[in-house]
Amino acid sequence: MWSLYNMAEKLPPVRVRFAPSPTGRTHLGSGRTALYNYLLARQTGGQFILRIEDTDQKRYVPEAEQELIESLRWLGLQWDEGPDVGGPYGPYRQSERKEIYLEYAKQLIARDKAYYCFCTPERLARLREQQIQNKQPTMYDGLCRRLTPEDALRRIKQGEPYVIRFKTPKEGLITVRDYLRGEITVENRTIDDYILVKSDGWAVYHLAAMVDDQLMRITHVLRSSEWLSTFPLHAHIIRAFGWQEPVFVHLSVFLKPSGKGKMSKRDSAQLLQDGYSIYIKDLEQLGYLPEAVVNWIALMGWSYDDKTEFFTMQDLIEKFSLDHLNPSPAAINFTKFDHFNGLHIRHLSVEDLARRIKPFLVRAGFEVDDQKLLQITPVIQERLVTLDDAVELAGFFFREHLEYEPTLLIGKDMTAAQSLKALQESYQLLSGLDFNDKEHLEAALRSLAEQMGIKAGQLFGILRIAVTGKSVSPPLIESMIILGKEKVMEWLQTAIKRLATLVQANA
RNA sequence: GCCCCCAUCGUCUAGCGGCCCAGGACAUAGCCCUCUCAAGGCUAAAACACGAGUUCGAAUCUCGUUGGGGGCACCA
Repeated sequence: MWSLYNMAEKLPPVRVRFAPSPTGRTHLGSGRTALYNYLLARQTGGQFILRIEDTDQKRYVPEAEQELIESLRWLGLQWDEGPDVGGPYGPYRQSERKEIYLEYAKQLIARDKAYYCFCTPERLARLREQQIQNKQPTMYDGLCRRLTPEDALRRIKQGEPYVIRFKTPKEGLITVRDYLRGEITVENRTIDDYILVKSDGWAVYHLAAMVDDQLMRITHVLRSSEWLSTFPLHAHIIRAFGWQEPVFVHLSVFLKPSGKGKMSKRDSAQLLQDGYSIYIKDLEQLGYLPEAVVNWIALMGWSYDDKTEFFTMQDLIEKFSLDHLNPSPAAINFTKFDHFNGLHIRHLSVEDLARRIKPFLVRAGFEVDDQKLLQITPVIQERLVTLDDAVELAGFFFREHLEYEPTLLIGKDMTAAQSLKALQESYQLLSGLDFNDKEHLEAALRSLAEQMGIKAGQLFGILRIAVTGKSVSPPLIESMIILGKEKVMEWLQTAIKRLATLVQANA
């Protein structure tokens, strides 16, 4: 792999594409493939193309394309050419290119590189069954390969259904080059006579993608490594046309967190229970930042050096390189995702973060005042892992009443009566203080604790429950200032009543 | 079953023949800071799958074994 090294230090402008099929939801693996393509295009000043591979009408899911576009845009990827933005090499939806593929398939037949096949699905099923029984590889047996062109044409005229198959050489070897793995050589006899055009007249991936990549002047193909096994076939098809092959880069697959296999539907459901999802569209709702998603997936299969891990999209555009791609499969690590999300949340400006938190607060039913939110945001910023944590962490700022277990008002290593006294003394003290001076407020409360012979932590703990309703909260003094004197005094009063009731009941 | 790919701490990874009794990050544990929780700082534990070669020297090159992953459709 020596010779491959340092090759891409400065690449000329590339034309790359992301070519998904709208058959399901857009997940992290697709997101990463799209991202790497995008990065390479931006870095080299080339073009990033979105192409919809919808040649299979049976599996077509109408909502899938919309979700795909929304997911990619949310991540911050823009394409230069695509079904929605047009471009000089369109159309960019394969369902609008049916005739093109047919034309190229016929060209292959004319060159004796493909042939018509009239075998019925039933015969093929029987054949496969037999081969499995005999422990042979399941491949087409080449029956129609031996048909003369005249015979084939006659049968077509008679209205017999047919497919077009690739005439794979049956002897010799083929060597293909994957950018990450180097040369891969396989025996031609292990490559099937794959169907290029189905009986309904639609091309399958193997033909359509190769034709489009050629016609759209694609220079680099970054695709999932599940294509590795049909890669030699693809090279055969390209060479049969006499075209030049683009650079192929097969990206490693994502494994489930355990590292045991790909994500299944069941795994995805379980994941959602834990507040995670492999579907990009879900991540926004779950409180994740697109910046964090991009940073995280970029680093699954690619690395910059032995220490740098924080990357913005701009950083990635500058630093991404094909040479540091890792060919081995990677287990998805959501814990690290949380880490990146926190990192990017802390990296945001207060205004930006406030703007992103707001929808979560509103959805929780709070009436959110922007000025107040701007005050709250800094005290919760470094405590957020996901944006929706704001509801739990800052909810008390927006509530009219606090609900909590009155016994929580009893300070650590203190009696209920002592705690009640602390609350009452605090009320007295605070009622005479100005809530604008943080230092003074804190100093006053600390000296109160000292006078009462308790630790500041004990007093703060009691007050924390009284004014936030929780034992875990943003810093107490700041919280009180944001709440405002009026509300703090009211809630202290409430707390005193609640604790007094408790003390009386125990007496 | 057949074909292909991959193999460094639990996980993501650095490593491109001597810089490595293997570096970083997440997670874990401890300590510091501290009004709680975080954030931050410090420390600890934690890996070259195994076996043969090649070489003065191998995590790095070769072969084999084992393990893992992907594919074997008129899906993409």
